Amino acid sequence: MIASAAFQSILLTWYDQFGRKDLPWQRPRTPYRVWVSEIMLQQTQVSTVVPYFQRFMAAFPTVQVLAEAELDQVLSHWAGLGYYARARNLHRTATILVAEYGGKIPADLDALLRLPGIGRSTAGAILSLAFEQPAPILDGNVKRLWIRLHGIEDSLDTQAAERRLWSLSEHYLSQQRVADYTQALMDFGASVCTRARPHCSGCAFQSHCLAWRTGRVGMLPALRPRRNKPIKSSYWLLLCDGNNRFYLEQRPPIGVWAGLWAPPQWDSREELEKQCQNLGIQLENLVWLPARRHAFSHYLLRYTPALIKVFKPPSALHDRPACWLKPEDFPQLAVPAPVRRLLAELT
DNA sequence: GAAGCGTGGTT
DNA sequence: TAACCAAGCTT
Repeated sequence: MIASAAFQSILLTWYDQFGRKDLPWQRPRTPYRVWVSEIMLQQTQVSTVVPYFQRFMAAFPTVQVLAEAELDQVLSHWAGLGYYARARNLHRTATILVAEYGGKIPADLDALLRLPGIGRSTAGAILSLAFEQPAPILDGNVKRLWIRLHGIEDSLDTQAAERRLWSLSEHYLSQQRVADYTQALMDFGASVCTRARPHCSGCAFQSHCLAWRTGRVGMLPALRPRRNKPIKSSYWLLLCDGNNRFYLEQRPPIGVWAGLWAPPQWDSREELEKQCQNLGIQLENLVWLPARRHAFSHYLLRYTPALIKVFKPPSALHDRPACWLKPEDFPQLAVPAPVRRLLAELT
């Protein structure tokens, strides 16, 4: 297998020529910007993150501003990005940083790992990118690279594979040009050792790559075991008033879209219609729209909207905060992507 | 330790 | 189109 020093040297040479050096969080590359970008980039592609990062930095330019902001405001800037626990953890961590670390991000592995939302890989990225401290990362890009380079057949899900991959990240870790090395690893995985159609011809590691030498590049990484997603149904009541405003409730603090704003929802048509009758809404004015689908990471949602125009706002449908909002005002509020799309289409 | 947690791009 | 998965972490 390729020696660690040779690997680093080849990778850094590749990075100097082809690596990304002007992503928004790289200019300027401050610890705060690195931290926020790393959280946003968890399970999320670079092109998706860029505009969110720009808006987030404009709204919350420092740890202090973020710590003093309302959670609702932070969530509204996260709306559409998904995995909203990340935004809640970001806000919580900002308050911890101000209270316990003088508003600075600590350059210490154990301290970082104690902060909400920062795991081993994110801590490694922050240490290396922001502080030039040698620390391993293991994201999707790096896993794929190690798996191909070493011809690892194990399913990614197993703990044994996870341990082996981390040990490879430690084995190849560079002590020089630490930030460039970490960035290079991710860039290489994202642009050369890609999941589909990797660019093996011209790859500097081709002669060292076990997957290439054994003709298994297309088979690695191995497919994850298939898991059938359950299908859930829900029925959404779209109350629209004379001013084209929609009735939105804040969702409970636990579960999908926790703390975000969405129309009242029930598990069955009957429950929705019963609630409408209780509120004195004329069912004959209710228009059922075609069902739509939305894929969550762990289940498939089939949702059916029911639209009705009302002139007098009903009393609260659930025991939750609620408001009336025009779709053009959605940016002020944390509205999940499918809700935003649906209501925008109706106006 | 396994399940929960979003969304958009890609094939 | 349906499935896969991306700069993972928390409970």
